[in-house]
Amino acid sequence: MNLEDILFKHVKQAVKSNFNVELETIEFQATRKEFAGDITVVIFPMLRFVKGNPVVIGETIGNYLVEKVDDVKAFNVVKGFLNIEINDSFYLNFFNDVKDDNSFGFVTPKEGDKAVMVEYSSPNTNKPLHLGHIRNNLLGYSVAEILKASGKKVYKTQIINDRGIHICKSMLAWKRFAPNGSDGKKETPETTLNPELRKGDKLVGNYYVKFEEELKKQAKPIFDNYIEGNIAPPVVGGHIIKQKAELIKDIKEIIDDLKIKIELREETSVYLDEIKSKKEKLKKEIDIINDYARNRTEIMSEAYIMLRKWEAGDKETVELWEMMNGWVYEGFNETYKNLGVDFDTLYYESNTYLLGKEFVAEGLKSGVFQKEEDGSVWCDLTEDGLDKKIVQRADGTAVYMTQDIGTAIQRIKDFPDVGGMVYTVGNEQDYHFQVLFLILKKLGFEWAKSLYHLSYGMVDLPSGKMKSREGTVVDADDLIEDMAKTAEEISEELGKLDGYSDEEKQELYKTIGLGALKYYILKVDPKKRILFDPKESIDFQGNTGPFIQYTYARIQSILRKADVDTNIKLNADETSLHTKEKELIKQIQLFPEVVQNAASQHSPALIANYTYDLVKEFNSFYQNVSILGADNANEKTLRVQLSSVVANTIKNSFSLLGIQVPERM
RNA sequence: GGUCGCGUAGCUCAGUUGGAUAGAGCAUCUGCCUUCUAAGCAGACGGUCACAGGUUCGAAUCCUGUCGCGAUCACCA
Repeated sequence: MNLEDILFKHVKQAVKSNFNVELETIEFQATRKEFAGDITVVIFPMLRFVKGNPVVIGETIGNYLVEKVDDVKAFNVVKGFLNIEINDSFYLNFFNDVKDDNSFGFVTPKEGDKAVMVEYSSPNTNKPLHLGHIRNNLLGYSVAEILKASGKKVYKTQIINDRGIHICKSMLAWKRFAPNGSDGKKETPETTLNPELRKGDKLVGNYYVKFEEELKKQAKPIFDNYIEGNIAPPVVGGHIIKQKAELIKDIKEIIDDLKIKIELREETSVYLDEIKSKKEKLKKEIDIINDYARNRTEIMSEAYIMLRKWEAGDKETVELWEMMNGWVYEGFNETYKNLGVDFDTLYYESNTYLLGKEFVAEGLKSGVFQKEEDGSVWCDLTEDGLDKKIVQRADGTAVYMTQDIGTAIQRIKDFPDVGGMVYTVGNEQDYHFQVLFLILKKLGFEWAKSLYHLSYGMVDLPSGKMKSREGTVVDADDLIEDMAKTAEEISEELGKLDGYSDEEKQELYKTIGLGALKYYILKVDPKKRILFDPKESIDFQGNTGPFIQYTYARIQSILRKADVDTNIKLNADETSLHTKEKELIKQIQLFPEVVQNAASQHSPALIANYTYDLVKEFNSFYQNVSILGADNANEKTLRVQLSSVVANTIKNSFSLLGIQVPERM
């Protein structure tokens, strides 16, 4: 029974017998460091039921507790706060109970409980993984591990976006531009003469870039022709787009106006906003023209022809598609392995994109969906405060939403014990998932109420969004490697690894580098966006992964040297605790609750922050009291045991973040 | 423009269901390696919790409005 539960009963009784009031809730909080005490009862909320001076009420309850509760040693009242001091024996008893439990804080799933399916990664197969995918993978993996630790059965999965126009672009570019490899045939990851393309996803991504380059080249004259007025303007989105002459006139007007304002020394800030909005409109117009031009190119039409061939099952196209996707999977698997993430089951879009149509038909019958005159099917969500959403095209083909409806249902069919799902997808798709979940509810699926969109903020660079077209993406493999390299530099400088083989060292550098990267990303609340500056490398000091790993390694060093029997259970009534020792036990005590909170909030950040607090507490202990040089055998035993439990808790909580801990560093 | 999210120290972030004087790290400055690993510890400096109202005994936290940043509003995914 935890402390709050014990005190709850007694505080309640104290209030009842002294004031004749039945309290429903009592507010507890950890006592602030500057006051004496371990746990605090906040008196203010009681004042609604118990009339009187909060200090007097606090003292009355305090006296009652000291008299009736063994674990309560003393109390003091400050304003409306009743600070309670707890006997050391309470903490020692707790410690003795859990010190040998290697999975303290973790809950094993009960037989028959519903499982959770966690989806993450879900990349397109036309280019390598980048920093954005890293955040996605780390979050998804970690949340899956946290859910497991909280007592849920978990399936990790992803839906691989292996079909569509994007992969056709890579395929077409490879067919057209691939040079011959070492065997005289078109290059493959095995035969390529370019060492950077030996990883399959890199090679396929390379042709995606090649496609975009060619597309740009072909689109330019079309764009120019149009904007110069040589070709009749298209009507896009119901309005005729302005041509160059008009655009120039617009820009001139803006500039002239601004000049006048400056000459008149008028306040220009309001005016700047106006310019900004005009500029945005202009940019939009140009984008539309650009899209128009891109879709008129020969190479783009060719890509669409290829897509139609694929959909028709054309043998040659499908074979090429299978081959190139195969290269990508090999590359991805390498990255996943390096990153330390895994999956229990995989879904491929090429298998699922047609699913869902039968449920559209069913939804039509039950009135959840409506058919328009042109044959397209919609879901009207205006009553729920949302828009109308298309679920099937006029030509009867599936859209993204159709597919997601089908995939969700398919997953429950494949894994009947699944009672809920977590989708790890960026916050740009918030609306999509809001709609998807609502539709599934309307279709009447019981599990639809247990769907969760693990929405996370984008990883931005100082220059803004990562854009593959502009070459500003931070490649996942490169980043992982760079982190290990930084770890190596720092380790070499510190030179503490005598006796380690080169292999062991490399392994360690990887552990530390990845630890830094993973912690850096996971300690931030998922829904916040992350600004990543590639020029400023990730820290290895302070609130970082390596700092925590370092603490773990230091403890291991102590445990190697300590010659104490850790199985001994110290007599709780005959042992007194140093403040630092007590604080450490309190911190350990929190762990199970933190795991549960992290699970219910789907937040690895809570685990990261907890671990940091624990480690800070330990380091303070480590630096202020001597562990191996303790005054007597009992003290030494306790301190070594404490260190061991802290190390184990670090290891366990870091495992929830997918971070490994080193024996030395 | 509608909807959603975010706004806390120079920078990066914590801040549990509203509770005491808003906390860490980085950066800057002071001390501490003859003792268990200094990737550390102890301390200093640094705040109009975007702004304005409201609810409350009590608001960074809840409500309303304003401003700023981002996302989204496709028969794309």
